[in-house]
Amino acid sequence: MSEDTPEARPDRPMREGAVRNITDLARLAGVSPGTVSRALAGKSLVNTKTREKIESLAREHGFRPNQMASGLRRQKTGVIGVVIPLGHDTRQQVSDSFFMTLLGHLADELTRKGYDLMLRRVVPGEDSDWLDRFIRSGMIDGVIVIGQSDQFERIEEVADGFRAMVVWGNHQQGQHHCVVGTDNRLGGRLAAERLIAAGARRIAFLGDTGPMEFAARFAGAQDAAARMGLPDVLPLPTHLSPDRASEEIAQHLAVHLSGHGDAVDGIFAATDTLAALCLTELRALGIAVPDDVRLVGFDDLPIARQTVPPLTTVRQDIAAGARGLVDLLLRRLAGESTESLVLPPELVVRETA
Amino acid sequence: MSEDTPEARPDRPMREGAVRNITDLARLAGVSPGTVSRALAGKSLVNTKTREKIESLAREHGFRPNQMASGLRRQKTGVIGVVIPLGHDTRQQVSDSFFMTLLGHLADELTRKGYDLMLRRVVPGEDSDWLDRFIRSGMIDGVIVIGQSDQFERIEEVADGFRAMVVWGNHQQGQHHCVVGTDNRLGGRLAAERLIAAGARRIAFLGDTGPMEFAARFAGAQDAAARMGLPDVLPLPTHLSPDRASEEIAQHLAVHLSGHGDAVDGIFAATDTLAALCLTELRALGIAVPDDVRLVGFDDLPIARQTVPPLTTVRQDIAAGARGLVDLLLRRLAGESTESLVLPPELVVRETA
DNA sequence: GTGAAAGCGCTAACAC
DNA sequence: GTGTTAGCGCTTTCAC
Repeated sequence: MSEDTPEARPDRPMREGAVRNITDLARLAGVSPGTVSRALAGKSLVNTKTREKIESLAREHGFRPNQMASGLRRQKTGVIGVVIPLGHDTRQQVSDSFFMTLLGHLADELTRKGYDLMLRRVVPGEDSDWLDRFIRSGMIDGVIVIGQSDQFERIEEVADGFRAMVVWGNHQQGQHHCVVGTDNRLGGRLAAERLIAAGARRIAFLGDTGPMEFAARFAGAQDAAARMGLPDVLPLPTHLSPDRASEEIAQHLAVHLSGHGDAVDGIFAATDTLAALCLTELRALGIAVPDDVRLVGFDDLPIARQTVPPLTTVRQDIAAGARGLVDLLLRRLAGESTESLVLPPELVVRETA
Repeated sequence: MSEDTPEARPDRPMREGAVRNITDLARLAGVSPGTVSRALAGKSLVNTKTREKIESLAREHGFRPNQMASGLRRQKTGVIGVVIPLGHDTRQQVSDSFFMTLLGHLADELTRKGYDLMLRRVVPGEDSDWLDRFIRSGMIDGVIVIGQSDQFERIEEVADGFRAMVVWGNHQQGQHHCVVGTDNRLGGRLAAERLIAAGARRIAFLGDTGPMEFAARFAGAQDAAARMGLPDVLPLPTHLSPDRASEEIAQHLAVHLSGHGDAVDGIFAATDTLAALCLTELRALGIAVPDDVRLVGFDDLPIARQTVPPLTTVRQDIAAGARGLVDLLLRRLAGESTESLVLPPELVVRETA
């Protein structure tokens, strides 16, 4: 792993005298390892002259202190774990645009704060110990959980004994873990209200109602329907992976849009991805949107602007979510106790409702 | 932090199950730390009885060996770095669907092989040292670079002194770094040939030709055009972020599709994302696809199936790419020297050409 | 302002 | 099979 052939780099300023650690550098600089450590860490108690010498030597030899050793000694790693539990729908959750976009913003935000990001995807079913294992690995200072999936209970358990955790997801009355997320119930209400305002009377919810976030969206839609004296919102369960979802959607549409008395005339899709798929199926069936059926999505992903017609949806502010997650986690790391952060959803009216 | 009160240990044998390290556990099990280490590492030289006792004790106390300490000692971390250089287009590259999907597959694949994934996004312009810094951080055993961006030279430099690196990108005659990627030039040729077969005579390439991958796609299209005796492929540069790209596309279309003599009648978009955007703009202008203009994308992302009409495109096998990256990297870690892996693109004909 | 020394938690010789 | 010991590379008192 180290130098395969010692004399392979004759033209480089580091022959076999490679600087492998702080002690090597100390020898070169004629000081003690302690001083090098202090200089490179930017501590104040080092002579400017000495520091400059050490820094230039380090640069010249491309030397950087080993973060593992440093981490071990200081009992902190400078790494934040980000874990995506693939609870309810093993496959596609992963490349799910929403989570991936959130991940991108998290990476930016953590970098800005000087932390590295360790990514782990886990399948809770196969491994009930997923969260503990990560936390106790000794590799991370704290953890951000992206999505509660169906693991609410397990997360709650862990939260009691471990402060350095923040979760993206839905907020529930009296829960123990610190969560950042959109007010899904309100979002669901906004969506349904829009469908109703656009003329829908028989509303369906497209998507799995198992995960907390989705359940809350469903409940919000139900609130709105009830308040208007409309029939209950009809759940149309699907998986998240495009292939299966498309099939399932086609079947649902065949059953519930056949034009008889209580046909569905408004669909609230749990995510924009599902909504886009639904739009494709509706088009295949020759059903006009929004004339025959109104459709509202959730997330406001880029795709929402590109469907035909463009999708009316409920926006989640992903960037703000990422900032919130990181901010709260760092404050917890610093010993503060923090409240959960609930972000307001925003209805974006385009052309499907 | 370190308790210099010697009797701190004997006085509190183990309250609240605080097993902090292998030594604590050893005391509990009545064996030496070395034995615990061996037992937990699954080495063969431990009495079955002893091993079981240690394992059950570890489970009971939720103890896991500290990976940083272990890593430090063994001089390997079990972590692979994944770095996304944001060279040419700082912003949207990130949440670019293609890279994010690749990242998801990488995460799966590395997990299967027992490695953790450390993610870093870097802006090379701000920090010329980005790759060295990561490699020498001591936190990773090897690195996968996602996309050469405009950093080909820098990657080449580093590759000479560091074996444990594999790069996603374009393969170039005689390059030093090990690369996995689609044959972009061939892909470009396939795209252009399809446009021509569909009746196009004046072909444009939509996208920045700076990054290597894109340059190769452009070159491939050019090959095809030249071979058929058609005029040179017209480059229509854009950024990658949807907002700017949409604007730029609109301008390009205004100039080159005005219907006069040499109007463009075939567009090869550097990515599906760009193609989808382009389709939206074409629709807005009332230009029929594929009748007035033929369009081919690249990647075969999920969105390609959902555009209206569905997008003809060139598929990259992302999962195979991820497997290849991981496989090659692990083989290099094991000391093998490896060839680059060039994957075949596949034309997927749908309805835009 | 700098050096010496004691570990952080773990593993791998080397004994026995 | 198991205990003992010597570090991995770094930081941080504590002296001076």
